[in-house]
Amino acid sequence: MPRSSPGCSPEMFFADKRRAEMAVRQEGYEHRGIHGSPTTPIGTSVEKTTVSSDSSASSPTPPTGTRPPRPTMLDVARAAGVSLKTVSRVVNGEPGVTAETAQRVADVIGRLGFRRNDSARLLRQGVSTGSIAFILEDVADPFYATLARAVLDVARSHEYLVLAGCSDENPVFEKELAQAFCARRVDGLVIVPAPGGDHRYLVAEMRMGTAVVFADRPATGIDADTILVDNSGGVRAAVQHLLGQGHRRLAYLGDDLRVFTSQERLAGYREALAQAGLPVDERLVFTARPEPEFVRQALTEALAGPEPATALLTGNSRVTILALHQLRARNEQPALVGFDDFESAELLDVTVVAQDPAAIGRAAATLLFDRLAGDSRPIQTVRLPTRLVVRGSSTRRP
Amino acid sequence: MPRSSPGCSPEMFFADKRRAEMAVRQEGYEHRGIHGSPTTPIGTSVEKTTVSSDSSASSPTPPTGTRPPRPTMLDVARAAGVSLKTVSRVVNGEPGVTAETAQRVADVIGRLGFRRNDSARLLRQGVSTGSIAFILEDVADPFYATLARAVLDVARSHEYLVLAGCSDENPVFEKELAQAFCARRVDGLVIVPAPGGDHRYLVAEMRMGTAVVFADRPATGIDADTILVDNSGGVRAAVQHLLGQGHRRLAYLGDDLRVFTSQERLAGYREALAQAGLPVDERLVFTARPEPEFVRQALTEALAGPEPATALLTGNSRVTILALHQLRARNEQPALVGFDDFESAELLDVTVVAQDPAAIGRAAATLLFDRLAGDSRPIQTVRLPTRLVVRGSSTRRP
DNA sequence: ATGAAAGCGCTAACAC
DNA sequence: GTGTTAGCGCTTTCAT
Repeated sequence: MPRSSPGCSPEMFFADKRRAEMAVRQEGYEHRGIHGSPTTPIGTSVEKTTVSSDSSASSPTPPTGTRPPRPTMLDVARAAGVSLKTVSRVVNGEPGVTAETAQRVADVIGRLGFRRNDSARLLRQGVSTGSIAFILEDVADPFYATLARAVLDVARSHEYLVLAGCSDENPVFEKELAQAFCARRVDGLVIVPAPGGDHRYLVAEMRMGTAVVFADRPATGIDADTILVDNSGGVRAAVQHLLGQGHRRLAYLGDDLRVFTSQERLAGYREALAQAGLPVDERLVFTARPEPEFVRQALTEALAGPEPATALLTGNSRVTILALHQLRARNEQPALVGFDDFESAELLDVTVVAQDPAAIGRAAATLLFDRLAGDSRPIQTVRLPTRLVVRGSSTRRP
Repeated sequence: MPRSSPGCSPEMFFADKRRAEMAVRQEGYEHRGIHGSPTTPIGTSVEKTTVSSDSSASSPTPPTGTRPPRPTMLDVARAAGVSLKTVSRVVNGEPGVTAETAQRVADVIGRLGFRRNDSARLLRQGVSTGSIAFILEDVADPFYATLARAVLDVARSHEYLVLAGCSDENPVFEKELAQAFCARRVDGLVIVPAPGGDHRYLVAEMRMGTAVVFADRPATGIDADTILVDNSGGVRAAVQHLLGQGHRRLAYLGDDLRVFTSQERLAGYREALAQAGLPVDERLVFTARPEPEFVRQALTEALAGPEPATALLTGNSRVTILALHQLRARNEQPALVGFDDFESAELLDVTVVAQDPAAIGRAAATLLFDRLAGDSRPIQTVRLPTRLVVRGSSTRRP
């Protein structure tokens, strides 16, 4: 459990009114200045880092320093010569205030730069914090970035704010984040579970009204609303397509089987072959974390021997791209279908089983808000379809 | 330094006291069901959407419904037969509690599933909300996704939570988000400004202590800390590289000039040509929003006529990819350098001026936390370098 | 070692 | 129309 104290030094603010001269130079945290940050050019450096202090301009005040405390409604009330409640009425557009009183209050609000503290308001109201959170592996990953974007859009349409967190595939981080979010009393959570986790710790939160929807992978140890992709169906379609092109030796290069989606996709491969009455040659099945060396090795084995694979199925876009690199280096061109679309798949003319990450995020967030609105149907598990996008890489004859 | 751990034990019992039935059924929200959501397959549908209600499992309780209210410290105190303050001490690891009292309280905490409300705590403490926010165009864009990821990482190292928002290049959205975040009293804001905005509305917030750092583009109307990329330098390097390859007719295809970075990049193009003593042929300069039709038209003009361009400079990765598509369709191969790296640039063998979005996010967030820690240097403007990554697309002879 | 009371900034429920 | 009082869930101050 992370410490609770916020990241500012204890001596930052002396009590109440007085503001201390904060000659703060924290030693507690790593203090990476701009110059020390890893922003220096690597490789063919073209330019140099420049820091200019243009304090010549219109705002001579340093960014921090002596901060006037934020005015509260009470401050506004006093300055306007009215009661706190009158200010509250004006701020919230409630009736029961004369136009001129309202105007006077509004003036003071503008002059003081008052802005209502929503945290305090929501605490008082108690019903909702108007915020949800999502936790996923890595927002920098295009797939999750798109999923996240969809969650943000749905939240915006409900006028909710969104907290974000990356688990880095680490169930411990995931749990810490989820608990931190719950401590902030988010109304709901969209979680892409890290592999190997156990979500029973969420039962208490859920029972107390925190809505939780899992996305892309199912929860472990609890029953919860879940949005999944039809992984096996997607791979089955890919296999059938390749079989239809006349291929009979299909290699499968997938991600580590500890990942849920990876299991489903491999299962789809086996199912489709079985369905076609074909045996699975285990020498053509490769799964591991998608490192270059793994892909290199797998391709070497798959494309060698007396009965080499004529077609390749890659289990995610990372593997697909690594495979494309390898194939170019080897100057080989087996038929290829990749699971999961990627930015340049069209340009590279690669056939893919496209998922729709935005649809996952949208479905998850929508279900979440349905639950928050009182939807009490039984727990839902939604399977989203994939779409086979046929391009040149799979239509080469064996 | 309080060590918070309200310790949520997995074992959950009912809060045996009152289980208020607040059968909430708010009608206030729009109630879009899963089926109504736009998740139905488009195009070559391969599978169908499936919704299964597996209520057969261990948790027959519907997700929402009768929620026992969250226990407060007072609830814990009563159940443990101690005072509120004693619970507070236990929860925060403060001294002054007997081991056995502490144990008793801890037991009750576990039994009731108590979790401290951090929003309330932070409101009371008043110093910080332990949260920052970022606003950028679109988290789904790989560039911003990476930038966002870096912000999240820095925030995590300070044990801060992060709110996220997308402006969609709309200054009105940006302002609404910024104000909503300020109303929640975030400690700081990282903003990638939407073009055409005016940030003077932030002056009041900044004066009251909200730290703000702008990233990738400068603020308008105010002085503020800003992290920028050396756009013109990057393009200059690209131009020099192409000149070095013997090219003399370089076309420039850039984004809309209302975008700050677009102006800088075009300026770099002009500067580098001037520096080389070459005139700028305005018929080879094209800027507009990166739509396929714009790129098609621009290429038609650039590559036609008696003196066609032999080399192409694209102002961002969107344009680069569109141009690559067009060039393939036309079966033409002018030399090409793209500004901004993209996922498959290596695979496509495209020379790029690489930015480092993670460095931008890191620098912005680091500066933000420096400010929060009391750093009162004058306003900073940081220029991050780019890196010319030379690949095959630019080494073809004219 | 423990607890009572006040109050963070706001809204809800009543006064007047 | 306007103001007063209480209290959200917690921490702080000061008592005992």
